[in-house]
Amino acid sequence: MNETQQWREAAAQLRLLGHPVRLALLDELSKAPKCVTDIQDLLEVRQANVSQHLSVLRQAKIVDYHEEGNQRCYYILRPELVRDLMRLAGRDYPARPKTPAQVRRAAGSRQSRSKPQPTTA
Amino acid sequence: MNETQQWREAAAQLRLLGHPVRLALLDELSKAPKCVTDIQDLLEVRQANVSQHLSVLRQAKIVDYHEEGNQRCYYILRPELVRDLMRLAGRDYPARPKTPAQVRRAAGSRQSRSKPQPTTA
DNA sequence: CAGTAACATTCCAATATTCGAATGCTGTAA
DNA sequence: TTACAGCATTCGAATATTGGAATGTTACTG
Repeated sequence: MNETQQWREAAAQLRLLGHPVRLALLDELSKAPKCVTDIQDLLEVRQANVSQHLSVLRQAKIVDYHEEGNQRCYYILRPELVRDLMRLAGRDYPARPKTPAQVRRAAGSRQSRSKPQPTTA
Repeated sequence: MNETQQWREAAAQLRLLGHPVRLALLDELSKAPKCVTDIQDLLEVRQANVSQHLSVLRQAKIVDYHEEGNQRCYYILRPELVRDLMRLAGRDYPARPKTPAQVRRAAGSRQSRSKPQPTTA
């Protein structure tokens, strides 16, 4: 599998996770497993929509559930992933501006046009 | 600022980052600052498109650049963010299936319908 | 000055995502 | 069986994202 494909998949994962309701959902499930109507009440989202989001997360193997009589008890299937995700989302990463000189030094002797690579090469 | 807004912003960030070209771009810039045509050659993406993606990343304060005569030398403005992002993207998080009993225990005494919250409440 | 390399931006059509509405299914209670 | 709670799924319209094509700007070179 080439790099491009790796990036594709990683990007798809990130897009999956990049939805406010999905994040809130994962946050709630991180605290404890819950069924759909629990979530429906906690976040203010319609039942069908909660189901839709859970379905997406389940297909992505991020959550799973067990049937508990009438209801389905959803839980986080990959806790470490969600933990790291939440850290990333929660943390405030500072900007580290570089001076032109610093950028120049870090660039090494790259920079320059050589062969006009015909896209397919 | 309420939780909802926090999730909104975090989600927007994740969606920003959830694009294969943008990830590849950040990966390349992680190694060393580069100008647009360098990137255009490394990844096989048209110049205008590279510029478009860089523009998005710049507005999100994830990269910045310095003008170097003719060209613009882009660099990562928030290295820690990109580092953590790459780890998240690269790492393989294992599934941790739970048994029904485990889920039940973890659920505490949640589960149950009480007030049919009229969406707007 | 003209020519060109490096880069940005605007416009737009194709594609993808999102969510409400409607409907279906399965347990459970009466 | 009927009724209802809990949940999923399908459809469709609104919205957002994407990337090519065209074009503009700003060095630099001669």
